[in-house]
Formats: sequence, C-alpha cells, structure tokens
Amino acid sequence: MNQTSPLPAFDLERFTPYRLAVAAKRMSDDLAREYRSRFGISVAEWRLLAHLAHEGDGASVRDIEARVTLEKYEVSRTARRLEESGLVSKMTNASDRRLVSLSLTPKGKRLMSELLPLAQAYQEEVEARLGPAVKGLEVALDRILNPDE
Amino acid sequence: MNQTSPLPAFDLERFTPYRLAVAAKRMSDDLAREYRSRFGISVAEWRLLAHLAHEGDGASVRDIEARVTLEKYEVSRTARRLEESGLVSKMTNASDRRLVSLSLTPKGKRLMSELLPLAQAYQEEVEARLGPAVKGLEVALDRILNPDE
DNA sequence: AGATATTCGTTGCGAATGCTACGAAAGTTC
DNA sequence: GAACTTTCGTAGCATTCGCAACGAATATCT
Repeated sequence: MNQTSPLPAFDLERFTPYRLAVAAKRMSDDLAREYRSRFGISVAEWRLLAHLAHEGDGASVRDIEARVTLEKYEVSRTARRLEESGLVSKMTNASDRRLVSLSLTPKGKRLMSELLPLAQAYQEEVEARLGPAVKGLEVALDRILNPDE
Repeated sequence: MNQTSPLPAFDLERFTPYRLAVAAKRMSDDLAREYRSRFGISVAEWRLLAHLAHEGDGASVRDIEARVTLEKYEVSRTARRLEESGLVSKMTNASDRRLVSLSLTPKGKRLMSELLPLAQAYQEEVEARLGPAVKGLEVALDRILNPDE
C-alpha cells in the first residue's frame, strides 16, 4: 500500500540553470576573495569602479544601474560606501540636479590602475584554462544575455 | 596639470566572470520567479527537494550540503521551512542520532511530480534556444566545475 | 503659470544571509 | 571507562538585502 506514483527521473547535476549558477558562483567567489583580500572591495564596488574606469567620470546612478546589472538601490549604497572609502566622489549634476555625478578620485584611479591589469590577467587565465571551449561558452552567453536576434 | 596616467583599457562587458554571473542570475531569476509564483518555493528549497526526489529519502543535512552547493546552515534553515510548509519531514536518524533524516512527505511528492516535468521542459527549452552552442557551454561548465583532470 | 505626472536617488524596515559559537552525539585514545 | 576530539545540526548576532515608499527635481499637460 501507500503506492505513490514514482517521481520522474531528474538529475539536478545535469540541469543547466543549476550548473550555470554554481559555475558562476565559483568563479565569482574566487575573484571576490581576491578583490576583498587585496583591495577590500566587493563585487558591486568592483563593477561600479570598472564602469567608471572604462566609461569615464560623470556617470549617474541610473547610468550605472543600466550598465552593470545592479539595482538602483545597490548602486546608491555602493556609491556611498565607495565615497566613504575615498575611491569615488559624488556631486550633484549642475544641469539636472536630480542626477548624481560619480567620479573616480585620484585614489580610486590609482586603485584601478592596479586592479585592471589583474582582471585582465584573470581573463587570460580563464581563457587558457578553458581552451577551445571558451568559444562555445561565449556564444552561449551571448545568446542568454541577448535574447533578441 | 593633474596628469594622471591613463587607465588600462578594460571592458567589463567582455569580462567572462561578469558575463557568466549575469547570465546565471538571469536564468536563475527567470526560473525562481516561476517556482515562486506557481509553487511558492525558493531556489534553495527547489534544490533540496530535487535532491530528495532524485536520491530518495533519508538524506542528512550533511549529504545535501555536499550535493547541492548550499552551506550547512542554508540546508538547515531550508529544511526547517520545508517542514513548516509540510513538504518535508525531519526525523533523527536512529543509528546515529546526530543525523537528521530528511524525507519528502506525500504532499512534497505530489509537488515534485508536478514540478519535475516543468524543470525538464525548461531544460529542453534552454537547449533549443542555445542550439549547437549548448555543447560548448556544457564543456566549459564541466571545466569550471571540475578543475581537475 | 499651475496642476499633475514622471524621473532620480535615498532610506526605513522586515526578511534573509553569513559567520561563529554552541550543545549533543559519536568516535578516539589512553 | 574517562578524557579528548571530531562531527552534526542549530541558533545568535550583526550585516546585508530587497521591496516599497518617500522627497526633491524636472517634464508634461491644459
């Protein structure tokens, strides 16, 4: 008795969303540990700083929200922390005083000139470790990230 | 003046760890929304349930921790919530009373017999959407997840 | 211009998270 | 068998998170 119908066979370890989540977490934690131990910054802080370094100063919270996949309130809080640690300065935009203009301070720039080459090296390390599979990975990521086309 | 040395060129949007994190979050959120709205369960709850459904009843917190990439305390709390919602039962193991033996309740089994086919369908949808790129993705994920060999 | 709607950024607050330490139970050593 | 070490699961506590609401500034409408 208690004849429960058998459950469908399903192996979580072959479930792509799960595998993707674990792989991303592993790589991200790996990197986050590095960032934190050597520079004391979080992933969100890294993203914000990287955006400012690449796109130049003056980005608003809204700009960054759209670009680095953080929620508005995360950007706001991250910016506050970065300001407190002296890496970023915040000024209200003169022509639209709703906007906050974010800039790297000299200290922030010095940090990024150290950090960016390390990130670049990590990228190359990843590519080397994945070998030819990196091509397929990037194609798949493109498809996931741009569901249009 | 204020001649700051130019920062190295670095594009966050081409940084594989970032792309991987965003892709995983997108897919995971997509699925999590589905699980939550239709069944009221979180990602952690889904993982624990999927493990029990696949491996059978009686798994301990430690077993699950090792298998579904959750921390010990996450498993503990997730199991408590699942017990509260009547999907999982907890019993102390008779032969080793440190261990907690987790099992799907009939209600949990009914839920999973609904949920697992949907997960399977999602997997097939992902494969269809990615097309041939899925091969390369899985190879890359294998490399990231099993850094041996 | 005045009224209304929208955008921008921040914050209050409850829930979730992550670290750590802890007690209970078993294993180990002598 | 008593002292100790280790393993297992839980809970306390501070931090972080996510949602929603808010005030300020601007845009739109009539």
